[in-house]
Amino acid sequence: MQSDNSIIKEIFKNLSFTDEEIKIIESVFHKIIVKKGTILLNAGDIVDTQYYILNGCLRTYHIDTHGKEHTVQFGIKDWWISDYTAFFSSEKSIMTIEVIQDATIYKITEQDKSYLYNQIPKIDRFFRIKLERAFAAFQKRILADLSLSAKERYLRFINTYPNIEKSIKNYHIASYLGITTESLSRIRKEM
Amino acid sequence: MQSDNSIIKEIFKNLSFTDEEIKIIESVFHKIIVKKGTILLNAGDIVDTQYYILNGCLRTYHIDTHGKEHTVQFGIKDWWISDYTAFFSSEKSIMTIEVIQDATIYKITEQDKSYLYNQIPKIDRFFRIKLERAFAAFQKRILADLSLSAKERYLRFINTYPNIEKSIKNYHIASYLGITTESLSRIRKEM
DNA sequence: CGCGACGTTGATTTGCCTCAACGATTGTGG
DNA sequence: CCACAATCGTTGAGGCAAATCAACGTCGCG
Repeated sequence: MQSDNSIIKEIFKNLSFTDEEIKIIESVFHKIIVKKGTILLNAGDIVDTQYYILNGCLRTYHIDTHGKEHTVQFGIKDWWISDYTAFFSSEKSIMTIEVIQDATIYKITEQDKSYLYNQIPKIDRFFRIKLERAFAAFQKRILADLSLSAKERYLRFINTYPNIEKSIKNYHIASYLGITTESLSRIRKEM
Repeated sequence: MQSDNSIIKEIFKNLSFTDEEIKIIESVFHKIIVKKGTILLNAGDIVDTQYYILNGCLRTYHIDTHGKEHTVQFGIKDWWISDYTAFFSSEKSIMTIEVIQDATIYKITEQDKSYLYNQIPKIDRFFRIKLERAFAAFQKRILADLSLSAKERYLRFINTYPNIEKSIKNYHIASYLGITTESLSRIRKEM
């Protein structure tokens, strides 16, 4: 257990806490290092954990009725990842969360998160603001999916995730863009 | 100005407030009735207001570089509507918010909302939870756009918005589904 | 080195779009 | 309240972007 306040510096930048609050925070977040290929959440599992990404890369994907993978989200530095869809319908996940580049993450259970909200009300605000940003990002994504061609979506992707583009698999990008690997290959060729 | 606490009962169900807090809330929300066809926010405008829908129906759409409309969201009873994308990039809206069925709404400016957050911290939690739901809805929408055919997306739409389907225009639905009115017409025919 | 995973290329198919024309419905002024 | 126009929805013919299916390079790792 780290007692160097690193979690405070890493996750809750710009916020200040009492010693008592820091103790609470350190007791509910757990820092773990995960290897490429690790599955943090499997479709069908109970969703009871959220993840904060310090470094590395995760992806959240869904397998549809035809067996095809669809990447809903890449998780990079400073993003929170979970399957929110599960919270308000069933409790079972329809998503899989996979580590695609070795990562350092903080995990917290839903139960501990509720506890945290109740003990330190300012955490509500912190997550409200995080959610506003994530919401905006998704609103943009929907717009892009509706209005752009495959090639335009790829260009937008490169812009949105400039650093991960080289280090992740072709078919991860394709499944994020909603196209096949073959199509992505052809798009790249003509550039 | 209503002094019957109706806003508390309507928006902030399940929460309790002091008389002082109620006064603050009533001072920042404004209830208005808007007619079908009204534009609440125009693309290019400064985004400084959010809307809560008591009844009626709004839609948020974007016009792309080819002049085509894309409906990002329908706003129905108990939803909050705004252009979040604008908050974190430019302050100018890229969306238009249009009333498509006579509606009763509450409006609040961003400035007043900040004031409200500071005066009544539990409001942070209220909106955090609202955002979690909205986020989950968008996560599902992205999945649907990625994995379903036009016909399947239409069926999902009917399920998601069972009541508004009859009262809104064909081309609104088509622009939400990401297809043309002609395609939607053909999909309906074969059902 | 050799095998499996990943990426590319080609031929063909298909779902949806485009363009065009024609019904149906709605709203409005006389 | 009807007539007519404008808006909205439907239908058909043809085209295109991306999918599918199949085969073949290429890269990285045990």
